[in-house]
Amino acid sequence: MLSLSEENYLKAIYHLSEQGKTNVSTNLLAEHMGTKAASASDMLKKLSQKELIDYGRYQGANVSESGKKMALQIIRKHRLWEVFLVEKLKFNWNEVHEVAEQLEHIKSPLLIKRLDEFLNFPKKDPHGSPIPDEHGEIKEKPQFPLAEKPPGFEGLVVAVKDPGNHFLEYLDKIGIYLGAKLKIVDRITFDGSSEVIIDNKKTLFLSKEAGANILLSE
Amino acid sequence: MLSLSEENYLKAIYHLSEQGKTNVSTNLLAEHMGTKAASASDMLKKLSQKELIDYGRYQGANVSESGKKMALQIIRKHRLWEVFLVEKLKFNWNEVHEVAEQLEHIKSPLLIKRLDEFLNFPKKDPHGSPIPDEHGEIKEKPQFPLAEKPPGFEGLVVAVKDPGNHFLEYLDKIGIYLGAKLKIVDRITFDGSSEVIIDNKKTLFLSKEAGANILLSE
DNA sequence: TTCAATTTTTAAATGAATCTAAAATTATTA
DNA sequence: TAATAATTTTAGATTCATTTAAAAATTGAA
Repeated sequence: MLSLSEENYLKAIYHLSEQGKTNVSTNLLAEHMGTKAASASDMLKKLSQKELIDYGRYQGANVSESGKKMALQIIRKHRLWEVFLVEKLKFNWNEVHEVAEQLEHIKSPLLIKRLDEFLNFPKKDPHGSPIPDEHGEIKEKPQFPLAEKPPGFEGLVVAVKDPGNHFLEYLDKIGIYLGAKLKIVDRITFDGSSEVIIDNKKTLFLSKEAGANILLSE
Repeated sequence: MLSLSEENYLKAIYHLSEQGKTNVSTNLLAEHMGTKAASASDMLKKLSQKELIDYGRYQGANVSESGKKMALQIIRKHRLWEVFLVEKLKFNWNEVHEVAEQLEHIKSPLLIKRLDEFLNFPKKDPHGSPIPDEHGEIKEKPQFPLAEKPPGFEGLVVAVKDPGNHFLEYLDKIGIYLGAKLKIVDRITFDGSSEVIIDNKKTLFLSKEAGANILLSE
């Protein structure tokens, strides 16, 4: 059984790996966790001993098969709770993260099984991220950052890459939501920003950064 | 902000006080918590420093006003989660305790406010115990242990005093549930057991111990 | 390709929460 | 009421997650 800290570090390593990073570094991990390199280094040793990560001194870490499975179970719980908070308790999609960070550590397989049933087996969390099944499997359609698609491309807003940093409040404010139909009208060479139309109605200009953080699928 | 341990010890002191015990002793507390007297003694000092209990060396502890308020908030959360588990997630009333022990420590006032709304402001948990309101107020009708009422008394089963030790499974097995109508037919002098009739139908014999653990109201 | 900068690890401390063992206090009973 | 028993506290260790500071390893740049 993993401790709270072990679960959080393991999840962080998994998320950082998913973001392309291979061999997650001690410093990056520490930064992500809001701790110091020494703490991260200790934890890497511990997780390595439990064979949840592949790690060698000075070489960075990658989740092992069993570590990945464990991380995905925590993520599954996190995302199911987020669905619960939004759909049943009327939380806004930008209010759920911290509470779900706590709820994801509750230990009870029956609870998660029943919660999943109660929510009618959702496949996506409120930010559009896929919910792994009880075996850690994720199935989803290919998704592309808006910024990588050319003018003329039309698709649905299916997720945001990183929901942090008040990005969701910003989307709320400008009227972008999950499931919105979005057409790319133009790409501004000057700054990489995009002109888009939402639901065939409203024209918006999105910065390069915003475009990189909004995921579309056809 | 209290730590997990502090919350659990405080709750235990409150519960023991409620059970008549005044000046909760170090040993009793340790036993209740599954720890050793030395640990309980340390914690008493800490809670006393935070003025959540009144405590003097060798004199036992009682919750202070602010400690009581805090304990009741934890109990409120525990019981609301129990209602959720039974009413929404179809848990049996004997399966909820351990999960609620974890859920009660989630820190989010908004979560509890919304959960309370979602459950339609329940007044009792699945074992019939009253749910304190957001100010820590408890309102309920007087309740009596079955064993203290004489033959002839009729009332409703409204709660169990201590849901531990497989008592709930036992009640399920013999057909006693919350809200059942119960009439005391006879008291057996020999062993203090009671002959009762449930819902004007089924006759049962309950041990002295069972009778002390079942609470009735008129 | 060597040496300086950066990153990572190790070592030594700290604060919780726990334990065992011993000392102090209170309670009991002969 | 004085000795013994029981309870409670203190003292000293242990484990976990963290820190700071110093040492070791890696990287990269002149």
